[in-house]
Amino acid sequence: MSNITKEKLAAEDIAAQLTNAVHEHRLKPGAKLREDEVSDVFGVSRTVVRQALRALAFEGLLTIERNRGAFVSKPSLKEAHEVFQARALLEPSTARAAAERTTAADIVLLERHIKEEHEALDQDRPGLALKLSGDFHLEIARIADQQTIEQFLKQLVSRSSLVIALYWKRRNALCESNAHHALVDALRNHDGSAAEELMKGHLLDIYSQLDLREYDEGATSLKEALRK
Amino acid sequence: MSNITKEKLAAEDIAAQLTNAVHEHRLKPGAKLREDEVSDVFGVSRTVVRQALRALAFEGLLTIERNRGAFVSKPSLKEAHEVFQARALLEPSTARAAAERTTAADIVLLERHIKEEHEALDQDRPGLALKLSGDFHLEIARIADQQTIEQFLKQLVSRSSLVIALYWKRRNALCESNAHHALVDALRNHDGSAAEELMKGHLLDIYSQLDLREYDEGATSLKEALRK
DNA sequence: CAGGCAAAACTTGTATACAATCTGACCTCA
DNA sequence: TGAGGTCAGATTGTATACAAGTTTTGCCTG
Repeated sequence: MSNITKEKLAAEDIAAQLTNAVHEHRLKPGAKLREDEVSDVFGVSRTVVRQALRALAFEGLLTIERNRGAFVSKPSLKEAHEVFQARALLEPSTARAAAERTTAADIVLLERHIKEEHEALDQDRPGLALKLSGDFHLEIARIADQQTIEQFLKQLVSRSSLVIALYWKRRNALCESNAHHALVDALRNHDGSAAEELMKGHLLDIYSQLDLREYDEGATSLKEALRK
Repeated sequence: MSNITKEKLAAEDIAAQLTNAVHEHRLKPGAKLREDEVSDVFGVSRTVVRQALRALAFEGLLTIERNRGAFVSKPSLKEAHEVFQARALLEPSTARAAAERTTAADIVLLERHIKEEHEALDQDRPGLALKLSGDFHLEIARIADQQTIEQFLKQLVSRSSLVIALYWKRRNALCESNAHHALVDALRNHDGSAAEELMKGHLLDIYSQLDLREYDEGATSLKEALRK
């Protein structure tokens, strides 16, 4: 979170840097963010910091407790389920829509994105790889030209990052199957059905690598949501 | 937006009152909300007002232009489509999930809700009726016990209200079919499939009463999204 | 009279001072 | 010893003063 430049940072910039830190798991769930500590680091007044913190709280990344401060959120098991259920509703259709609109330029961008993910893994920076992986999903919503859904997905990806920090089964053996590669292939071929199915499978794959067993309410399961 | 009490209002309360005003179309798309005007009305400092305005901007109800101020949002045709596409993805599944969990108390509550809607129409208060109609949809997400989706839906219902203010075909002939009644019946019978189908139909019904014809991009249509 | 420039009036953005609340250490007393 | 209470320090919440930017007004010029 280096900040050498004297340029005056806006709330937006601060929010972005904090978001990166959380996505890369440099800031862990439960961590407290004191206002004047943050304002010292970024060289702005608390007014601006508070704007940033409140924006991130709205996205679900932080939780603000009145008179107590801002903390990196710790999603409950229920929230973890809800996040992936919501993603299961939004992302497959979005991938299908994206397939119809994908351009050559998009493919180049996505492939560069995947390359960066692999590089991050090679350099043993799993936090960065995870963040890039999340961005990949947002990129698909962008290609689908669905800004409303993209905005929701941004929040869901953020929360997913927290869920993974808390509930990932085996911290070492990091995922990154070739799921993203397969998705890019489907998009290149404008094969909406394939993209939709691959996205369903990919989400289910991530979901199944989470340790959410304790949670056993009769609630609708994700598998059920993705079955059809 | 009367405010006689001297009780000190929180940003949250102010946001709620402004939200009501917009939902009931007392504040129309494009209207400007000056900070010290609002702070005078509610008797708090601009600091608190700014919190409320920023929160509403995050929900999409207001649009804040830097150094210019906060305005009630005017969703474009594209945004209008996106809002209903997102609702089409989220609400039918949610209605299905709700059907499995609906209790007798929920039914009582929903029926009272519908009664209030009709009363509002009888009293010639279409704005209030519209607001209540939106709340009905949120109530279903609450019954489904899906807080994440409920939160998204809250934003979508808000934006729908703006879309209706801008694009409703015939201002007079107000809707309110018996769609909500039929939904309550399905919920009472724990008939998830019926609830899902009714919700699809209901959304399509609202959508078809909007005048969104100018918008004719090759984008995925809502009808297509609901077809299957 | 139209166009454009300039200054004044107004509105929002940021910093800071002060108030309210929470936290934790220390002390007292059963 | 430990339960409870009180006070000091630290942290967040709110109001306000000032800075920066935008809009309006009105004057001047062609």
